[in-house]
Amino acid sequence: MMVTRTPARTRLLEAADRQLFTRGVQATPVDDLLREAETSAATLYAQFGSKDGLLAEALEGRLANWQAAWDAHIAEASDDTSRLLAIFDALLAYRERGRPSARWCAFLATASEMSDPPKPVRSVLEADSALLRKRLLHLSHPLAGERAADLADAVELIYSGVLASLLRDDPVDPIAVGRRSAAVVAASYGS
Amino acid sequence: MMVTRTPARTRLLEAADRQLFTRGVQATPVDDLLREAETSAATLYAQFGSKDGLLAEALEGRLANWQAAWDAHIAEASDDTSRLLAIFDALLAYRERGRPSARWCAFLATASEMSDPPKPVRSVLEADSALLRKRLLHLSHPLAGERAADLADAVELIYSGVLASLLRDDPVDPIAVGRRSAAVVAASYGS
DNA sequence: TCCTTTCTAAAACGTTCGTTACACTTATAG
DNA sequence: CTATAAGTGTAACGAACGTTTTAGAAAGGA
Repeated sequence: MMVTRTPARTRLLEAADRQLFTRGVQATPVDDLLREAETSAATLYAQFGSKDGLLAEALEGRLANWQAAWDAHIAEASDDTSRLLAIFDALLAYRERGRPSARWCAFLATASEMSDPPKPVRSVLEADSALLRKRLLHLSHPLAGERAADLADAVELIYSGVLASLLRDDPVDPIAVGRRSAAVVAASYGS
Repeated sequence: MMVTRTPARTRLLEAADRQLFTRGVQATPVDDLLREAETSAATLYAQFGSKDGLLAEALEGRLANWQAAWDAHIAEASDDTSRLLAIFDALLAYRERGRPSARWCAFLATASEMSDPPKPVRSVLEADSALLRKRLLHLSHPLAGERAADLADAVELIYSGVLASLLRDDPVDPIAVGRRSAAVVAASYGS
C-alpha cells in the first residue's frame, strides 16, 4: 500500500531548489535530485522534459516567492525611503528564514553558469531583472522625481553588490552595509 | 624546420585567459584550449598538471595584471577621494583596453562555478579578495579615519555590484553608476 | 472488472570530457 | 654523432552524466 504523500512533481521542485542553487546547476547530477526527491528518472522527464525544464520551473518558484516577500516588506514600510530600502529588509528576512538556501543569488548564479541559456530559463532570468528594475524605478520616483532612473540604477547596483559579496568569504554582513549605502545615496537625491 | 614562436606554455595561458572566463570554466573543453593554443594535450598536462592547474595560473596572471592596472590609476590620482575611487577608473580602462575579455569578473565567476575549488584555485581567489579589502581599507583611512573599515566595506560592496551588474543585460553603464554612488558614500564620511 | 493515468525500478545508450599512453620528431649539449 | 630532454599528434581509456527505454505496479473512475 502506498502512503499518500506530496506528489513527485513537488518533491522534485523542492529538491531542485535546495540543491541546484547551493552546489551549482552543472555540479548537481540529476541522480542526486532523484535520490532526494525519492523518485525516478522517468518521472522527472515526464514532468519537466529535461533538467533545464526543471531548473526553469525552480527559478519561477524562486521568483514568485521573492516577489511576494518583497511585496510584504514594501507594504509594511511607512515612508518613501523605507519603501525603497525594503528590498534589503526583504532579502534579510528571505535569507534568515530557513526557506530556500543558496550560495548567493539563484538568478545571477544561473546566468553566470550558462553563457547561453535555453529559452525558458532565459525568460525567468529576464523576468527577474525586469521586476527588479521596474519596481525600483517606481519606488524611486517619489524620492528623486525626474532623476528616479539614476537613483534606481544606483540601488539596483548596490543590491547586486550585496548578492555578489556573498560569494567572497567576507566576514561583514553585506545586507547591512548595502542598506546603509543605499540610504546615503537615496538621501543625496532628497534635495 | 620549426619556426621559433612563443612557447606552448604561454600560448596555453593566453588561450585559457581568453576562453575560460568568457565561456565559463566548465563550459570550455580542454580540446578547445588546445586548438586555440595550437598545441597538444600532452604539453598541457606536462606543464600544468591538470585543467585546474592551468586555470589557477591563468587566474594568477589576471590578478597580477589587475593589481598593476589599479596601481597605475592610484598613482595618477591627485587627492584622497580620487585615490579611493581609482578602482573604478582602473576597471574602466581594464575593460576598454582589448586585453583579456570576460563576461564579468574572472574571480567571482570562478567562485560561482566551483563550490569547492582545489587549493591552488582557492588561493588565488582568496588573494584577490584580500588585495581588494586591504587596499580599500588603506585608501579609506585618510578619508574616514577610525571609520575606515566601514567605508572600505561600502566601496567593496559597490565594486562587487558593478561586476555583478555586468551579468544582467543592463543597458546603463554600471562602472559610471558605481563610481558616482561610491563618491556619494565617501563624501558622507567627510564630516 | 477494465481502463487510464501516474509512478517506480533498473538497465542501457550515447555523448562529452579530463586524462593518459604511445610513438615520433625536434632542439640542444657533450 | 649521439644522447637526453622537451614537445607534438593521435588515439584511446575511463568515468560521469543527461536521457530514453522497458516493464510493471498502484490508484481511481466508469
